[in-house]
Amino acid sequence: MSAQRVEEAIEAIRASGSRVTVDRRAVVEALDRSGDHQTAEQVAEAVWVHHPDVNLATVYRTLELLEKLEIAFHVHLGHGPSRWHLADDVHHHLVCEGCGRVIEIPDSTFDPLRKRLLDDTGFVIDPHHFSLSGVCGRCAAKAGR
Amino acid sequence: MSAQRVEEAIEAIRASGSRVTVDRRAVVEALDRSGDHQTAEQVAEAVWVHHPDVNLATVYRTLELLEKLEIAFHVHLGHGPSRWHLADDVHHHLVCEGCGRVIEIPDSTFDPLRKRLLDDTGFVIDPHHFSLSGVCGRCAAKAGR
DNA sequence: TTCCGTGCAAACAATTTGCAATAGA
DNA sequence: TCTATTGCAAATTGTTTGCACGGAA
Repeated sequence: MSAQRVEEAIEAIRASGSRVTVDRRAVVEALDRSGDHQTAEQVAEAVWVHHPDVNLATVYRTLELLEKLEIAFHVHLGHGPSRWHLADDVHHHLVCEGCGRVIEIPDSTFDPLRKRLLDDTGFVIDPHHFSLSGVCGRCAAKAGR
Repeated sequence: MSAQRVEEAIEAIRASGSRVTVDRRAVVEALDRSGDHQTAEQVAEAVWVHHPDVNLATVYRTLELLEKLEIAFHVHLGHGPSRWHLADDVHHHLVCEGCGRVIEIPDSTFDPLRKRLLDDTGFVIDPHHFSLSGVCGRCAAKAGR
């Protein structure tokens, strides 16, 4: 979708002193194309659409590099494998333990909690890495009856 | 520490129609003894102190049973394996991505966020299953310099 | 006696790693 | 050229499962 953020990522790789390879570009493009919440396996599948010869281990290694460069991050949504996204898709996740639905919420929702925890404990939360679990309205209603 | 909560757990197993076995009692006692944040492997080690013949698979199966009966739960703290605790040790976790330190916070800290999310989205959060990650005061100070 | 629970070993899923071949800068 | 990157296959880690035996109810 955004050629620009792909180019920015590529530039960041180059700037870090790492090499810009066909495989790395393919992973960045796949992340850009396939949107949020993708597992490493799904990222690989998106890569394989255009570059069928990229090895799965290379996808893992590239994701690791991108995370070190703060270009991409992973989140834990419920059980199962990590989910990956580019850095500018910043939002948070509520995962329903009933139906598995994922609700996205804006970062600002965490501001009061963030302030409270900072004041109480000095801890600066970064809620990207983990999701919150619970029960969505629909499943709560179902359970309530 | 608490013989009482062990007995309550045993009673709940019996009440559910499951059998009360030596192995299951050993797992409950190990959880009770070894406190919070233990991996399945660590629970097994605690079991083996008094019952060296209990199989690791049995520990996993028992933890699964205890979770179904809401006697014990697992949380995801940072990367790595799940951590287990008995149900009445209810509190939440801040995991420092710098030093790995775990800070425990009371459930009530989440009340405003809980209300906000319930009002906005109908979602009832249960922050037990996942921790919050971030950077502790000490590491933040270190990074700030 | 009747199943449920267990040990054992193998299967599994997600991820990481060692090493030789290859390809960016 | 020279070293970082890759493919491949095997190792690792955490967890689950199938099956035959043994023990709780």
